[in-house]
Amino acid sequence: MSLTSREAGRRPRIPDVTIKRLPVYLRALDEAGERGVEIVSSAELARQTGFTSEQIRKDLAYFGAFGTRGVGYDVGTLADRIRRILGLHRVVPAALVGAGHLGTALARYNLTRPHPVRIEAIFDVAPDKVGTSIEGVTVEPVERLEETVRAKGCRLAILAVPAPAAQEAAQRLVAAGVEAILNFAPAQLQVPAHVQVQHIDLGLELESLAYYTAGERLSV
Amino acid sequence: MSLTSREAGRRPRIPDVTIKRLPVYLRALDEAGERGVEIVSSAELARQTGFTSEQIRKDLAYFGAFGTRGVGYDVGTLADRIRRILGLHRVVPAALVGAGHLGTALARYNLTRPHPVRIEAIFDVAPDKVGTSIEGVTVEPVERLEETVRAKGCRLAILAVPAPAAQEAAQRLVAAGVEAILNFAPAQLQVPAHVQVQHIDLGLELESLAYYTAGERLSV
DNA sequence: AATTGTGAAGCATTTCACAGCT
DNA sequence: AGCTGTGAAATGCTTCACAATT
Repeated sequence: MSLTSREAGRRPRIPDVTIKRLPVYLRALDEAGERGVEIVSSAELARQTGFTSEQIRKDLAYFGAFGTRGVGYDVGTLADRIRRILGLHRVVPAALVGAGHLGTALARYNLTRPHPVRIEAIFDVAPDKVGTSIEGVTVEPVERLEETVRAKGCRLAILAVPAPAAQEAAQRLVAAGVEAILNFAPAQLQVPAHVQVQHIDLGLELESLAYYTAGERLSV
Repeated sequence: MSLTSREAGRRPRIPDVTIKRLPVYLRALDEAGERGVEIVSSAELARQTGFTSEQIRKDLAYFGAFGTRGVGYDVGTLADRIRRILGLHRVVPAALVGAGHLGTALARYNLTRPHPVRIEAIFDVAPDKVGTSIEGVTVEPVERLEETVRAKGCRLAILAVPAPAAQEAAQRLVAAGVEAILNFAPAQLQVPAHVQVQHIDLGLELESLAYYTAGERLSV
């Protein structure tokens, strides 16, 4: 599971692990900015994020030289750069498929902390869900998926449907132009190579964590 | 983010990535078993899980030689072995802190597919939540956390509280004997080295996925 | 004096390739 | 004849260490 790095290389081929750390740096920078800090060193960012300062400098170096030697990084400038790299300088419309407990929680979570990724379309099969509104977004029947996803320009989607429904939903999302999927369904998705899938499977997470609680473990 | 591999080495030091793949193998084996399959090859498991057959054989080899050359793996035996390695051959009691939307979704999810990891204690600060019941488990006030976690022997916990409450909750869980935490709060937890933390941050996931939707991305 | 940016070294994980069993 | 188990090679990522720069 986890990010499947595609062969189809982006520019200089940036590791997926680097991409996953950028939002952490961004959050740290925003927090520093809110505290009125204007310049940070990689050492300071390291303290805030838990990564090493070398790693932070290496990650940033993939995209250019943003700092000033002997000084550090300008908080606002670096935050802007990272935001642009991630495409978060503008609103990112996202679609949510599945308005069950988890889907609803995700939609609400999204609202809680202001976020450039906005859930602007929600779909469900259940007739009693369709037409209701979650945080201001009306739940539509899945029949309208392609049309609405295309119309709203969603290229990112969250999949929170039961496992048996996951593959079909993924296919339809991809057909409608989605390029990245956050999948909560306990199912392996078959998608074209250009589509990035991040799989979060609560069952798998709990099962692997159980290993670390098993204590004195003698030879199997 | 992600699993922090501890220096404090377990036996021959097994990579965290391997531990994270074991539940995937287990699920594939269980599915094969339900289909009546009795013997599988690593190539067959590879097809089902999306990993390579070499990787599967290497992962399993960390724990012993479970297969038969020229034949493959006995589905039932291998599943049992993996279950034991992960500690899933018995019920694993888990505690859930935070009975908000997400926490409730997690508790319900847990019930949906029968699972050795069982949420047996739920805590919340909100007085209107305390005393209610989620899937048969009564929500208790956080004041009772240490006592109940200890009494039920929970060594695994799920944290679904707001960020500002996360660190204190983690500390109390650890003090009560918890050794592994699945953390959904957007906060970095400070825990002793022997405690394994898996951090799932929906905001960070969406932000990193946004990168892959940004399309033609010229030099930053 | 401090801190970035970066080649080179060091590790960790994956893939290769094949000897060893059944 | 087929498939596992595993050293060795390859790859990918992190850490080191220091020259470059302010």
